[in-house]
Amino acid sequence: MLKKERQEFILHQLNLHNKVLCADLSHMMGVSDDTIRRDLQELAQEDKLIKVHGGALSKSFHTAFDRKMVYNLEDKHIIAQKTAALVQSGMYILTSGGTSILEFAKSLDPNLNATFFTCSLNAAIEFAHHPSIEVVMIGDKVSKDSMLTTGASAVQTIESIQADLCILGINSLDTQFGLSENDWEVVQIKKAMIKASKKTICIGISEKLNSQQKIKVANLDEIDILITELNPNDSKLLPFKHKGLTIY
Amino acid sequence: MLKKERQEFILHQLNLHNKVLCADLSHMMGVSDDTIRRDLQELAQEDKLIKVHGGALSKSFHTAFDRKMVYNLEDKHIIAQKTAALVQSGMYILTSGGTSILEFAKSLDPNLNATFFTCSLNAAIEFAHHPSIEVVMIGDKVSKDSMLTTGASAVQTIESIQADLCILGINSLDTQFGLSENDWEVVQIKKAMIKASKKTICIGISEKLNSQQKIKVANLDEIDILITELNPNDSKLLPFKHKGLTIY
DNA sequence: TTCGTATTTGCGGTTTTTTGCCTAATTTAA
DNA sequence: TTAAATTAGGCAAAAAACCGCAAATACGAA
Repeated sequence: MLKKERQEFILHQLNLHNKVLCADLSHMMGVSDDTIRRDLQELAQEDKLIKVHGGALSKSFHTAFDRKMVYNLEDKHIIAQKTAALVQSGMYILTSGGTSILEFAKSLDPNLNATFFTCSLNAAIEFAHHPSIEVVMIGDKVSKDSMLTTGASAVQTIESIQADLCILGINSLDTQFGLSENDWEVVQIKKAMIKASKKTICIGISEKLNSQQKIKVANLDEIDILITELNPNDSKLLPFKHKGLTIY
Repeated sequence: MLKKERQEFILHQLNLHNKVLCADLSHMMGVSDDTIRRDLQELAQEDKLIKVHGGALSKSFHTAFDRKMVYNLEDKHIIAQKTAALVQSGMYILTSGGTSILEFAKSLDPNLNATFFTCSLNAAIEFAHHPSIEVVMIGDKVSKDSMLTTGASAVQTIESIQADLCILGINSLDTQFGLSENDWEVVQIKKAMIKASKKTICIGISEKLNSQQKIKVANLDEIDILITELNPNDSKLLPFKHKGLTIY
């Protein structure tokens, strides 16, 4: 097998799997580790891949990830717009915290006339910047990790509300396990919010889909609408659509 | 799994959930805690994340809501220091909002162990940054001008507290008219706070002395301690000393 | 083809990197 | 305060990388 052939093969493998191991390649092609290492070194010099200890990584994979970080804001903006379109004047709305919710708060129509209830300090501040909506902060002990108020009093307050909408930021959403979180207190709050609302909307970037955390907040059938940055017909959303969720 | 892959994965998780735990990561990727810890350490050195005990935090999330405003910073710093010296562990403390209070929150001894109740969203966030104190947000409608929660429910909550201290930022303080404010709702809150506390401390820069606003919050005899940036013996403070206030 | 040269490859020995485990010290939570 | 969890630092084993060299191979020219 020629050197050129080998290198083509390596790049091909890299395209397929996004990563290759020295040991694997040498075994597959029946050459020594040193040869593979030298190949990888050359290809790295030609900027065709990223050499790492033990093998190499696809370049596109790495850069795509970096770009994604920048795009995340763009994604959240899309989500915020879609969500804002569902809110109508006169509504009473319960919301959690999180970056998606904050972005949503910034995207609301300045003429909107609604009442927002929230346990998130940051969200309350963001909503309060809006000229006409009314903001009610739900009080209780402040959880330092999440900057949310949590506790029995907060839950009780939420229970005394009859809201039209509940808008929750997704931490993890899974077709089987449903909506889940890692913080027990926060889970209690979110559960109460869902119960106190006629409709529940979950918003978040698609990467949070198909992941689980320790504690379940709600089954999928308790959630009415799912909003991500993806096109509603995207194949990744199909399993959720089949479970009865409305996708935007 | 390659080291680089692991680190990418960690950053990805961080991007998704804003926080990661060593234990979770090591479990997810099937490597030892030590390895994860070393990864986090490296990434922290590269400024990609914030390492904390037990895991790491997303950089963007944590730095997004940090500090910004500085007016009479020097003066407010002096006030904050004097005020912080009066707080002891175990105390229950009611506070209003305002820049002086925020500065005070930053000046608290990291080992202090007290419970703070507040109606101010910004103050609650600032207090929550402290490692050991407990923060209770008093909920109600958010007043947009002041970023305070106000209303009957908040007043009622305050009435159910027996606090050791009440620390109020001064808006206007006058030897004759006492402590005054312009916002009816805020006044109700502050009145309730004073009533619910054994001692009341007013803090603010001396410029706010000898001025009046529309609505009275409290007479001078309801206030125990006055803290400004001035030396306690400053002549400007004499009239207040004569009225029976303790000056710091 | 055959030869000479340049390149490529494999190998042994050494160095570096990575990882897991151990213990002691620190931090956290109750 | 105590008990549990987390971390730091040292150590050792395994894997990978590096280095130099000699053998093998490719390639062009005679």
